Amino acid sequence: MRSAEFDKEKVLRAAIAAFVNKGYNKTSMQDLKKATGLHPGSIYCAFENKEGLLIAALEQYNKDRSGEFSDYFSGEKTVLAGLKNYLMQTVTNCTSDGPQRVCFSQQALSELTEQTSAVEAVITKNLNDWQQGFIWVFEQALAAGEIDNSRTAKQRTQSLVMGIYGLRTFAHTHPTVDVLEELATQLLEDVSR
Amino acid sequence: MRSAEFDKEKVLRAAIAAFVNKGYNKTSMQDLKKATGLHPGSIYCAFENKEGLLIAALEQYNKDRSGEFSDYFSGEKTVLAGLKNYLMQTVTNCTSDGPQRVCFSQQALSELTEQTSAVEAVITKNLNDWQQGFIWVFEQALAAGEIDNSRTAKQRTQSLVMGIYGLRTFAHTHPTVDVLEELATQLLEDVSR
DNA sequence: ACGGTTGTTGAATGATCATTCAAGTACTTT
DNA sequence: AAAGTACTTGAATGATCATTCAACAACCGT
Repeated sequence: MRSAEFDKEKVLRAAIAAFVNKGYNKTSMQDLKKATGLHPGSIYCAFENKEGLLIAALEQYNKDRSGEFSDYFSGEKTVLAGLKNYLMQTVTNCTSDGPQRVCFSQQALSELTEQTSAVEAVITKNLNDWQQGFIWVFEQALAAGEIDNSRTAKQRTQSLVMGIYGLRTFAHTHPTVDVLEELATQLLEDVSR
Repeated sequence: MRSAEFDKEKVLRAAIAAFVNKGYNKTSMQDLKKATGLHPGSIYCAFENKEGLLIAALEQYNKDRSGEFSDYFSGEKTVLAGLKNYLMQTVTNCTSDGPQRVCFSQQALSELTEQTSAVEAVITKNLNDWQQGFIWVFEQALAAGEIDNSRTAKQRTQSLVMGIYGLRTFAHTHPTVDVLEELATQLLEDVSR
């Protein structure tokens, strides 16, 4: 046996950045080589092929985002304040220059409509995990009396998720931060009414 | 001079269908040849190159959608009823199998983030024209007393457009028609409240 | 320190891509 | 009907793509 060849997490995060910048289809192995520092042979040895790298990258992305999720809500007096945190951070991300301006899972969902079932499965898992987090959030808010039960936690979650998809797509048209913040605020109001 | 070589509108609609099916980047000239019935040389003669075809297709798409727009509102008692028409047709389109399941302009917006300024300009024009239609709709609704002036027509339009982006993205996760209809109904309520 | 094993390297491969163009075809004009 | 003009054809081109693999280098147990 030989020791650890490279930091897999770092490589995957670099791959995510590359994929997000150009989209999966436009990202060549040469782009990935430059981004990850790995030579083609190593990539194929570690991930089988380009699609395998995509799947591993999507899984890493899900792990990273899931780890952050509860941070937005801890230390807040109310659940809705945490949700506001989350949305404002989303606006900040959307208007930034870095790779975080795009949600990798959503980009993959939009771009890879007609892809292998393996890819579709990971995307679906990512988005389901994300939704599940919001369902939990709304259940907490309901228990705390911050919202009423005129709509179920799942219904509110679906509206919120749809709204965030829309917010991120809207951001592609280069609106001002003010407009995005207003839209995010309105969204928060609508899903918590 | 020789007579009309081919029906440009038909060719462009075929190209739109091809682009929408696989996305711009994954659509090869061979795909476009099959879809349009035109040989490579003819395509290059008529549209300069693949990007030129994309731009012409986006312009045709805008023309077609703009022509339909007022149909949703004519023959309706209220403006909001027309808007409901529009949203329900959107849900139907999203869940269909044909090329109309995807909005070509939105797909281009998502996929072609880092494209030529010429492409970006057409996409921006398409989406602005579309927004302008909704601004007019909300102004009519305001004049008719169907909505109040707690939010401007432009603010409502931005929320609506964001919502439709989200609805179409959400549709990629293959939800049931019922879920989409519920989301559309909620959206209508939120933007007209 | 040495042999064996495993990871790394990067040039080579064949497929596919957008694009071109010379030859062919059909229509219009005279 | 003949000649000219404009459009169509599809094989050829060079670039770029994902993928492979044989040579190489580094680490392990001994």
